[in-house]
Amino acid sequence: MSNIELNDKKIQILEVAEKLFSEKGFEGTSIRDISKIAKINVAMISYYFGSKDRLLESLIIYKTSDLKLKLENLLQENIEPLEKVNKLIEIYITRINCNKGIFRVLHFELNSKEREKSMTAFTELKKGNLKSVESIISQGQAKGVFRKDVIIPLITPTIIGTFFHFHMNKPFFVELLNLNTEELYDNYIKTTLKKHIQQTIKALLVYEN
Amino acid sequence: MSNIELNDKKIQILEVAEKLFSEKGFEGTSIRDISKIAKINVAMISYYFGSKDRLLESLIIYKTSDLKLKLENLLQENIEPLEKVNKLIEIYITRINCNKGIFRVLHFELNSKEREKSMTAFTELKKGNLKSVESIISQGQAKGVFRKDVIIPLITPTIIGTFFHFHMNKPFFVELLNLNTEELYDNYIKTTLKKHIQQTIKALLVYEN
Amino acid sequence: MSNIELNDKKIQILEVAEKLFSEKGFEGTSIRDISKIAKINVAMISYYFGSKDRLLESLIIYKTSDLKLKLENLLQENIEPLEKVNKLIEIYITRINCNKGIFRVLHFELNSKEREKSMTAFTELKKGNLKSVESIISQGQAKGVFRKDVIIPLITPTIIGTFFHFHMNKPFFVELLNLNTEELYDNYIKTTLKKHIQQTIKALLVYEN
Amino acid sequence: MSNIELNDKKIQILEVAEKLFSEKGFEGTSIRDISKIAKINVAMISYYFGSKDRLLESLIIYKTSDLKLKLENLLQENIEPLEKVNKLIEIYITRINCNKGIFRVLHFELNSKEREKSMTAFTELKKGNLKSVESIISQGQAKGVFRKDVIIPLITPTIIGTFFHFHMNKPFFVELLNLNTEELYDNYIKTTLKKHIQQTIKALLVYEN
DNA sequence: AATGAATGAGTGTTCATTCAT
DNA sequence: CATGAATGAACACTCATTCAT
Repeated sequence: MSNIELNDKKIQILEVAEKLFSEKGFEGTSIRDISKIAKINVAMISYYFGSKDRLLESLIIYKTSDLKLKLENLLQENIEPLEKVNKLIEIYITRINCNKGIFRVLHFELNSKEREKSMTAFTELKKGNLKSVESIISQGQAKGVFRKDVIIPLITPTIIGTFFHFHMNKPFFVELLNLNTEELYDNYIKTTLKKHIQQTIKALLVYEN
Repeated sequence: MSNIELNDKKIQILEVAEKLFSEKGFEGTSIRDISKIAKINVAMISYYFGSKDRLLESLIIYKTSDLKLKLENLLQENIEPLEKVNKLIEIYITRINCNKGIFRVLHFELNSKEREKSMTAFTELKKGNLKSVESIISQGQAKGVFRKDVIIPLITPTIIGTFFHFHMNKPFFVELLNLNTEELYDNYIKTTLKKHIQQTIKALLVYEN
Repeated sequence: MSNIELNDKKIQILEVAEKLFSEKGFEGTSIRDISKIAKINVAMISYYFGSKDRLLESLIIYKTSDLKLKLENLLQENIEPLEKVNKLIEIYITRINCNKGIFRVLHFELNSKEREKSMTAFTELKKGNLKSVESIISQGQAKGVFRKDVIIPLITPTIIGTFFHFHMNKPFFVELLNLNTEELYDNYIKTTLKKHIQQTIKALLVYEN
Repeated sequence: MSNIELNDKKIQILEVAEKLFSEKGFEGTSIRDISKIAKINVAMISYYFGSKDRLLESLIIYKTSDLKLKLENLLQENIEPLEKVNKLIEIYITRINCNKGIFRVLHFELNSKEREKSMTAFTELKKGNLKSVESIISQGQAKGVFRKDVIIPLITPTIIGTFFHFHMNKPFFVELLNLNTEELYDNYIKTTLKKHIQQTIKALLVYEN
């Protein structure tokens, strides 16, 4: 919240940082790389964000702040539980797909480091997400449309994990499925991959052995 | 393949490298860190493997060579398709869980770099895996026990992705599920998480809307 | 002399600068440190003084301008030569003890730099001091109470040097002599250290082999 | 003691470091300055000494290690107390005069910083010195040739302080006393200044009011 | 008159790698 | 065959200063 004052240059830096972090990792990206592409002075980054670490923190906060909002709105909607789950998946896919870069950094770099602050922000986000999922599934279970023996905290790993594993192996799937342009790739995510995840979660929630 | 002559010291270096890479990332690990823990000279690594980059390549080839074998054996077994799928998942879980370190590195570092050689080795591995999955599911579809509209190349992302997303967020789930010891964590993977994935894939493959 | 127009903010900066320079040295103090403590803008210092170097010059001129005074009065007093020497020592001790900070800076930073201007001011001060000492000792020699073979220009080094060496090794003597509070330390200087110096100079001036 | 293995290059670095530290202070000297003059790589300094701070530590240990020895030898000599004091002063003068550079750094930079280790090494040196002085003076007091009311811990400040104050004001005294060449200056220290200090301390120790 | 934004030069340090032995 | 010594390049970061307003 402290970094809410984001002027154009700060945003420009954050965008470049996201791109490079996602391409080359956090450690693999130097602030010189960032400053060169963002066409700003090296010192600007320390000046604006304090340090490279705090740049990452700001990036996380900047990029994750509205996901929370969308989920909260979803919870209020008056629709069938299954449809809610599908919409949840759609939000995840869309949102994360737009921020592939930062989410990649989040998952890979964050867990192995002692980045207290950004860690906390990210943990809170995850807790919020889990609560949303729990709430939606409980509704469905109460209505008798969802089975009761699903392990709720593992739903999100399946949704996001599927997406991520696909994305992390982008070159592999691009070749396998002939997704030669960025558009084709994005389309595949928004249609086929989304459908697959929705189908999977629906089956898991509804199917009775 | 050129690095197939692995003496004790090379193996020792590889083991240490895996540990450190998985803990601190590739960029976050210096060859001095490795040499210190492996109790060998700094120059040894460049001497043995040529460069830090080629050390990673060797590590990947060294660690992925036997997964292929296990899958091929599974295909030959004469058991029900569903059981085969469950066994496949078990192999994945077990195998990857044992090699959490290297798989983490694989997913992280590999895609963002231009590592032709190790990339190729890894791609071949993935192609093999996909073929195994295709083969097993086709059998089940032929027998009429699996539905026909599943998107087979996305099965593996769901299996491995679920596992990985769980593992990448280890600290979060450790806190959430009180998996305070390494044993509890590993047990949770081998029982509950495995069950969840098997349940998910089964539902996906069997359930008809 | 050009910086004689000292408004409140300039004085505030100079006071903070003296404190920090004496504590952490000139190089060890950043203008950001100064500006933070003095609660003024970083640019103010360059704006007011031109540069960090010129800030030091201004500081020296500001602090040494009133240092002269008291010795001239002492010379006029109609008291015994030995008492005059004791009073001289007392003035030195008191005066320098009050200005420990700037004196430390003066001795340390000044000689290694090419600060023509502030150097000159300081040299003039030292010449004046020497003249006073010469005058007092000559009186004593004329009266036959002081021996004639003392090297007068080395009297001041003994007086001030003893004090300074003690002060420069403050932590050592604080521990050795249990001068744990600032009051104890200051008291020791005003009583025991002063007595020691007076005793020393008296012996030097009076004792005949 | 840990840095006892000093090869030629290490010594070369230490010599250059001493020169520069004494000329421009510790903070005012960059390791690039040192490396340039010593004609070694910048990285060598970190490589050999670990850090700039530890370079200073090594320098201190390197330069002070034999002073201790000389003092210990002095204590064993079977000569008159007064002669011992004079020899002590001579050792100080000679020794410190040879290492003006490092001693300047020691007194100026060391006390204001948190250099635990070098601080400790230096404190031990000072304690040793004090013990030597105490021992010598006690002998003289026991023999009845030294008065008993001198404040022993303040003897060293007078000896070294006089020398230092003279040296710190070198330009002033060079002009005042026409010590235009380095030889004249050094000669003055070794003869007149030394004599002055010996005379002063003798008077202090022997003279009875 | 005063300042926040911005900068280039410089800081100490670490890096993977090379080389002489 | 193996290694300690050495290196140049790069690292994140801080510095005093300047500039537009």
